[in-house]
Order: sequence, then C-alpha cells, then structure tokens
Amino acid sequence: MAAQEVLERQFPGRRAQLKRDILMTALTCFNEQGLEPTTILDIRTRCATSVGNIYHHFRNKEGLIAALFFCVLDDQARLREAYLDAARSAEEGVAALVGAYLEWVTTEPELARFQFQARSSVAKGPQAEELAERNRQRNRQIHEWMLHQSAREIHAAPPELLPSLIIGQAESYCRAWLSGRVASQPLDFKAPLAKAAWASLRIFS
Amino acid sequence: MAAQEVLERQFPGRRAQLKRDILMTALTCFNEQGLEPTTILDIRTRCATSVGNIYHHFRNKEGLIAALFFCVLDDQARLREAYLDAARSAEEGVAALVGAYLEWVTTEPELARFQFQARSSVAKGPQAEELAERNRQRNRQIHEWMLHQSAREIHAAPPELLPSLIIGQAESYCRAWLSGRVASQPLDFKAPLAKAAWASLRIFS
Amino acid sequence: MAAQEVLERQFPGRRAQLKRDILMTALTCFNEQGLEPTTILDIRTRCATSVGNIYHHFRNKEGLIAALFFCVLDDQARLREAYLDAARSAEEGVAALVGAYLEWVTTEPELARFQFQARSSVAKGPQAEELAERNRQRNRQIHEWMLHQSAREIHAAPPELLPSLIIGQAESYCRAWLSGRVASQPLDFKAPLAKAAWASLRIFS
Amino acid sequence: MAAQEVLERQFPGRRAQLKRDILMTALTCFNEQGLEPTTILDIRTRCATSVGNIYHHFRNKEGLIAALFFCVLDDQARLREAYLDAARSAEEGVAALVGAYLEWVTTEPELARFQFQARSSVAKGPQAEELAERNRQRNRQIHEWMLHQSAREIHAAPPELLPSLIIGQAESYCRAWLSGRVASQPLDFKAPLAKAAWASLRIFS
DNA sequence: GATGAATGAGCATTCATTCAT
DNA sequence: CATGAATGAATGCTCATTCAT
Repeated sequence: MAAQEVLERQFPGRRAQLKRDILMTALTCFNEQGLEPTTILDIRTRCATSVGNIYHHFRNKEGLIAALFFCVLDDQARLREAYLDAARSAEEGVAALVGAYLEWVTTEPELARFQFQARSSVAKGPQAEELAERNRQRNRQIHEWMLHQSAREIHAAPPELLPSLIIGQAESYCRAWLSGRVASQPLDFKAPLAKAAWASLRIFS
Repeated sequence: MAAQEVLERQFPGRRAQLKRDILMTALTCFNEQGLEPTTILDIRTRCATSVGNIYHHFRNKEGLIAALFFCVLDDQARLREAYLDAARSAEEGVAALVGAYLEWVTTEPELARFQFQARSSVAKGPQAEELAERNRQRNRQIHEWMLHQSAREIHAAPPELLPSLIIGQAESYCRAWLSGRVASQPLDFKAPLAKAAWASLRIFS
Repeated sequence: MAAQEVLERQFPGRRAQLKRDILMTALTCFNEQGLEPTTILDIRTRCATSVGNIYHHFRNKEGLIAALFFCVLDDQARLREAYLDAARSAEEGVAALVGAYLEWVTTEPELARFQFQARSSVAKGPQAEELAERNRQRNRQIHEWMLHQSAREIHAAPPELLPSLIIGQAESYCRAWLSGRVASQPLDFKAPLAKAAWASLRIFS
Repeated sequence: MAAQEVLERQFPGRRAQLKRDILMTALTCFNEQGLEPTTILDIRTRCATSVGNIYHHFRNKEGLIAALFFCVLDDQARLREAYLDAARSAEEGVAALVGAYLEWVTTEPELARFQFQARSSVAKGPQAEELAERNRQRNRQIHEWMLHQSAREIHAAPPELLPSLIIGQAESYCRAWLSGRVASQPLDFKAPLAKAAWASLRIFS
C-alpha cells in the first residue's frame, strides 16, 4: 500500500514501526468509519497495541489526526516542489500544479480521502495556527514562483480567484473519483485538466 | 434571514411554524458548531420546544439533518431550473449552471455551508438511496438540456470530466468564500467563472 | 383466532368493537415483544386508532394489561367450573382441574402465554389486591368442592403442597409447549397427567 | 449470603473481586425491583464503582444478566451431578433430580428467584444459542444416566412428558415458596415430592 | 368523543482520557 | 515503557402520559 511508504519516509527507522502501525490503522479506520465515529479502542483492536500506548505516542486523538494530516501536507509538498522545479514557463507552472495534485491523489487515494475529511477538524483544533502557517508558506512559495514568470495571464486574473481557477476543476474531479462517482483515474485527465486551467487564465489577457 | 424564506417555501402554513423553527435553529447550530458536536439539547434550548418534540417531527438527529439537506437540494433545483429555462445556447446553458450556483450560494451562505458539511453524512445514512436518486434525476435533467443544444464543445469533452469542468472552479471559490479565505462575493465573479468554464470546454473542439 | 371469541364473550356488543380490537392487538404485541418493550405507539399503529383513545378506554398501560389479564382469569374460571360440575368423586375432581387447565391452554395458547408473563406484573401493580382476592376466591371454591368429597387422599396431603401436586406437572408441560420445547398438544396428555396427579396424592394415604 | 460463595467459586481470585461485587449487587437489585426496572445507575450506586466499569466488564446490561444466569446454571449443574453420582437405581435417580433441585433452590433462593425471571430474557437475547446448547447438553447427560438404569418406568413414559413429570411438582412448589405463597422450605418436602414423581412414572408400567 | 402534538424525566450506552501496576 | 482497568460526563433517544383543538 502506497500510504505505508509515505509513513516510512516520514517516520523512518525500526523504532518507529509501532508508530507507523498506529498511523496506518488509524488512516484505515478514519476512512472506513469517519473521524468522529472511529474510537481509540477501534484502532487499538486493529493494530495489536494498548490504549495507553497510543496516548503515549500521540498525546490524544486530535494529535493522532494532526500527525496524519501533516504527513499528508509534507508528502504533497514534496511532489509539488519536484514538479515546479521542472517547469520553465507560467503555463508549465500551472500544468505542474495541476499535474502534481492529480498524481498525488491518484497515488495516495487513502491519504487524499483522509485529507478531505480531516481538514476542517484540524483547522478548528489546537493545531490551527500551524496549519495556517503552512498554508501561508505554500501560497508564498507558489506565488514567488509565479512572479518569476511575469506572465500576463497570471497578473491579469483576480488574485482571489487564481487558486480556484487553477486547481478547482482538478480538485472537483478528484472528489468525484474518491467518492466513486467516476471511474477513470485523475491522472488520466492530466493533459485536459492542465489545458483547461490555462485556458481559464487566458480569458483575462 | 434568507434561509427562513426557503423554509417557509418548503414547509408552508401556520401549523408548520414549530417545524420551521426547529430546522432554522438546527441550521444555525450545525454551522456554528458542526454536525456531530451539535446536540439535540443545544437545539432544544435555542428554540422553545422539547427534546421529544424534535424526535416526534424528525424521528432522530439523522432525520433532522436529512430534512434540512433535501430542503437545500429543492431550493437549488428551483433556481437552476429558472436559469436553464432562460438559456438559449450551450454556452448560455453552461453560464446558467455556473450563475445559478453562484447566485444560490451568495444568497444562501448558511444553507450552502450546511450542504458542504452534511453531504457525506447523508450519503452514508439511511437516506443514501433517496439522495442518489435525486442526483441521478438532476444529472439526467441537465444532460437532456445539453443534448438539445448539440454543441461540439459538450460532446467532445469526456462525459466523466464534464461536471467538474463546468462547476469545479465555481465550487472551489464558493468553498473559499464560505470559509473566509476570500472576501469577494461569489456572484461578483459570475462573468469570469462562466467564461472560464466555457473556455475549458472549448479546448476539446 | 380463539382469543377473539373470548374477548367477544367478555366485551359483547358492537360498541365495544374498538375496545376488543385494542385488546387483541395488545395481546399480539405483548406476546411478540414482551410487556415492557411493547409501547402504546406500537399498539396504536397496529390497530388503526389514536393514543388518546387507548388511554380513554383503559386509563393507562397498566390498566390495559390488567383488563387483558382479568379476561384470562374469567375465561379460565368458566371452563374450570364446567369441568368441576361434571365431576362425581375426588379423583374425578382432580382430573377435572387438570383437564380444564390443559384444555384451556391448548385452546388459548396466546392468552396462556400472556398470562405467564403478565402475572408478576399485575401482582405488583395497583390491581394487586383484586388479583389476590380472585385467587383466594378460586382456592376457596376448589377447597369447598374437595371437602364435599371427603377423600383420604386429599386430607392426608400437606395443604401447602396440594396445588403443586395437582397442577404442577400439567403447568410444567404447558410452559414447555408454549415455549416450543415440545410439540404435542397439552390436551393429548390429559389422561396420563390426570392419572399422575392422582397417583401423587395417593402416596399419602 | 449463599450467593456470594457461588460467585467466589465461579469467579475466583482477588482480581475478580469487583466483578463479583457488581454481580452480587445486580442480583439484589434484579430481585428487589425486577429486571427492566433495575437501572445500571442503581447498580453503580450500590457497589462502589463507575458506570463505565460495569460496561467494561460485562459489555451491556444484557451481558450482565447473562453472566449471572450462566453462573446459576453452572452451580445447579454442580449439585445435580453430585446427587446423580450417588444414585444407584432409576428410582434413586429421579429422587436425585428432585432432591438436587429442591436443595439448590432452598440454599440459593436469591439465585433461584433470579433464574425464574431472567430465563425468558436470556432466551430472547444474543446468548440464546449458548443457552439452548447448555440445555441440550444437560438433557443429554440426564438422558444417558437414565438409559443406564434401563427401568421400565422411564422407557414407558412419553419422552416429551418425562421432564415435566419428574420436576413439575417440585418446580411449582418452589415458585410458590419464592413468591411467599407458602411458608415451608422446599427441602422439607424432599421425600414426598420424590415419591410423587416416582409414583407418577409408575402409572405407565 | 377522537386526535396527535407536545412534554421531559429517565435510561442505556459511549468514549476520550488517566494512572496504578 | 507498556498495559488495560477505571472513570464519569455527556448524548441520543424512548415513551408513558397529558391536553388543546
């Protein structure tokens, strides 16, 4: 399972095996039953450990969700940066953002599913500020990259609308895929979705 | 409050006053605290009634959520149909779908916020089939309208991708607005979002 | 259904039709679900009437159970008296008590089932005294009949033990039949059970 | 109290002290108030523990009742086996079954009272199959013992009737004693009840 | 008389979290 | 470090009963 590799990358070493087991089990439970309905006992039962151990490693249920969530953010960022590094124009940059997102969701459907349901929960919890800071950093990073390209298409579009224009359709399709409403992998539509995003931006120039 | 008018339209008459009160209060609570965290007692306290009465009218908490949710679907459909009736071409049809959605969310932010958080809950609950049937009906209706236009842009696009291409960006912006990440009303971007959707479709022709 | 005839005998007339309907439905519910688990709404739903109407006719749930229970006692007494009237000796009297009981349970399994589960409930409720008085009266009646026979077998047996010796085996078998543990009708064992009861009494003479 | 010793035998050890306390308190409450009317809070209040702990040990109220009920079955079986081991003929075997039952009820009136009211509850609950299996096993065991005696009295009687003939009168008297209708201890009538049972069987030979 | 909306005390049960062993 | 017994506040829900229409 792909999610397992992500966890091994984030929490390497043999000592962290139990930690990864707990996170992996939690991910499965959260996706199968939902965040609130999943109990610590559910998780304890499915990975052979004790209640106390889960609390030892993650402080509380919220901490477990947050740990998993920040894993997701890190892994997404890794792929996005790789894609952006290879882009040589504004158009390629937009295609990179769309492509990185589609590839990540296609490779990590379990993590993506979790991300959608956990976002609002983390945003309300005590880790809210850490999440906000990460978002700001990500936006700044993307913004700076875009500025380097000084493309008319980017500057003419209303800044508030920009992220939705670029990623909105891709995200919408990914939601549909994860919920089973459509069958084709998001990555299969990499080209048209990138092209559509760029076409959307061109209407302002 | 706009939501109140929607409820009066859906549950007319003086006898249904209490029913509307309960739904209105529930809507407020759900949006302020979330679905799970809102307790029946929270609702009972804020509209002058009894716990038993809420159960008498809605069977259980799930039923209350579902009643509110189907209200939303009905009201959205009403506006969408009005928009579609006035459209005279495929391009106008796409603009109608985008415009109807933007206007509805802008007019009913409370109901829209509720819809986003309640959808997955209803989709898992005992009303899942009713929801699925309504979705099918809506898609069929839109599909038929589109067929009448026999526009190259529509037929050339992958059917699975079509809904995301049309509504994805608008929905993305509405989410951003409802969560406070952007300030401008969705309706303010009616023209560019409609234009972007149409431009996205044209890439296939 | 046999129980229906019993109710018609106890509550005759067309005006009492609804009353009989309610009692009949209650009987079915009580036997299917148990006394406590059956709700007034269950009964209301299954015979087309209103909650208020049930309360109008029977005061409350306890009153409904008691009405049904005293019906049972009356009907049992009717048959027992007929049997006793025909008996011409102590031995025939014992056979009459056993036979009357077996025939009644075989004819009215639904009422018998109800009687077993309702007895302790009525004995604790506000009708406790009425029940006790009826029991005393029945015992006096049987006792007087027995005295007329002046049979050694009856007088030699410990009075406290007498009822159990006479009816214990028959009742035990009826319980087994009503709970499905045995298949043959109680009435099929009328002769051996009467004979066994009399043999039991003879050990004292 | 005798029931306490039974519980110590069934759940030995110091670690199980609280478990025994809960069961003992539950027994008292169930007998004083009835099964349904007894609440978990009643039990919690009378033995120093917490609601959650009762659920931790017994899963739910039904589980608590079942645990107590199977205790009763085990303890009854223990005494019955001891009695049967000492019997040297069919007549002694019948006397053993009657005597073991009378002694057990006389020694454990609280457990016996509980058994009478809990049986139907357990028979309907999720432990129904376990109960049925235990009953089958007990009947098989008694049946095998009886076969060894090859007594005319046993083989001539209708098999379905046999248990009622043997134990019916004793059970009837025990019910009367437990409900206060008679004063003399069941064990006081050990001899006549055993004799009556055997006389009942002899009518077939 | 008939109806069913309304009441609200009361119950079984859950579950995150702690802490003694 | 690991365990799981213990805690108890909190919640959804039930249901007998009342009473205005």
